[in-house]
Amino acid sequence: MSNTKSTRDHIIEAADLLFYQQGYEHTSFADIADAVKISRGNFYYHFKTKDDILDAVINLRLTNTQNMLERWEIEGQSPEERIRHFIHILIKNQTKIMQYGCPVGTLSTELAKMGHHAQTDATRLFTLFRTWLVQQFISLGHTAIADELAMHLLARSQGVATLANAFRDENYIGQEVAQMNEWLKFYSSSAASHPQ
Amino acid sequence: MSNTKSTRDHIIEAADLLFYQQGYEHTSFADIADAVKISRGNFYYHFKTKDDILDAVINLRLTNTQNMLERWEIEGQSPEERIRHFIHILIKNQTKIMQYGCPVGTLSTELAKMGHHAQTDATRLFTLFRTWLVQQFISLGHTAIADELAMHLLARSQGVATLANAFRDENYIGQEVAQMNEWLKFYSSSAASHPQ
DNA sequence: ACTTTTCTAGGTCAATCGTCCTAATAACAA
DNA sequence: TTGTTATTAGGACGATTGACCTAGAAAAGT
Repeated sequence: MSNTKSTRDHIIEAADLLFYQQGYEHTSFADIADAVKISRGNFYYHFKTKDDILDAVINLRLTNTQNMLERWEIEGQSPEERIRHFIHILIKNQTKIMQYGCPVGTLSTELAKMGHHAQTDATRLFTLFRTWLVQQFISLGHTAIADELAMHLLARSQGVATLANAFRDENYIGQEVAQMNEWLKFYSSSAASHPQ
Repeated sequence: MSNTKSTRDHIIEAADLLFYQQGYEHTSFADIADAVKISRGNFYYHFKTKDDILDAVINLRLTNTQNMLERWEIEGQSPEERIRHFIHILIKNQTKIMQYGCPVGTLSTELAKMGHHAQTDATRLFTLFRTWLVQQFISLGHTAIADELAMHLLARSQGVATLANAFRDENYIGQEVAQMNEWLKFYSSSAASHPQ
């Protein structure tokens, strides 16, 4: 509760970054301890098991994502502009995405493949974006198909991230983002029941 | 070269399945040896390093994919029908995708995150689909944007697989496939230069 | 000052990892 | 047959893993 960042927070942040860059399983206690420059024993004082760190990292990401969505809610003048904020993460994080993929998707996929119980929690990150997008599409008047549109946009972002990571093409993300913006414009300037 | 399946082939097939279900790193020599019911020593006789098995698995997938694409080329009466074959892998492998995601995408992502040199080879699986799809779209008369369309379809499939794996929603894949078929129909029955 | 709690360092543990070796067996060639 | 190669089994290796323990330092409370 202190205002100065605690060792625990340092650990979570380092784990967050390493889990993203290297994957959860590929990251060891020693890796995180080295990054924070503390001993492994100290580490164990703060987190008894590796699952505990994972939970903490997921919770951190959930809060950060929640805050980001609230910021977009304030900054965006219209639903279209807010959704454009979402689309533009691909541009903003282009370099990282080409190196490591999407933080949400890659973690969810890895945990699912491991049969890890925390996969359910990781999916809540997707749900955060999903429900937020649904709200935006409802605001645009597409109440009946709001969830379909939200899932569609989520899927496209995921796919773009995966392919950008695989092919590492500098121009690809921009190209797809332009298409997504066109797609968004279509649903912003029209009534419901249009083809997707 | 013998017609009866060799131990080596059994190993590659078991590794192929386990890498898909559990991931490359999460799968150990012992796991594969248990699956084939041979000793680890025997295993090492056929593959000196874990990278060697990975290479063999990727090569197997490359050949299988190549064969599948050639089959589609013969079976499909029109380019549209051929592309529909591609889209319908999502339906055909629905159960597996919801459990383990897309074999191509998840392997590529994992290897990229590990910094594994075989990631380049894994991407060739994507390239196989990509160039095949490009050809189909060229046949449909969309020469100028054929690659964009191919990448777009690849990305959507990837995204759908990722979200289906995360949310495990029974109806979701079908819903997205229907939209993709609509999208395809649009590009099958029209000239070039249409919005995507 | 003294006690108690919080935090840190570093060593140890069993288990598992990829790798490697040797010996026994099977298949085959002469 | 006998000799040679191909294949298999199973153990052993050093390294690394997640987990655990203990002792001492630092901080906080009295």
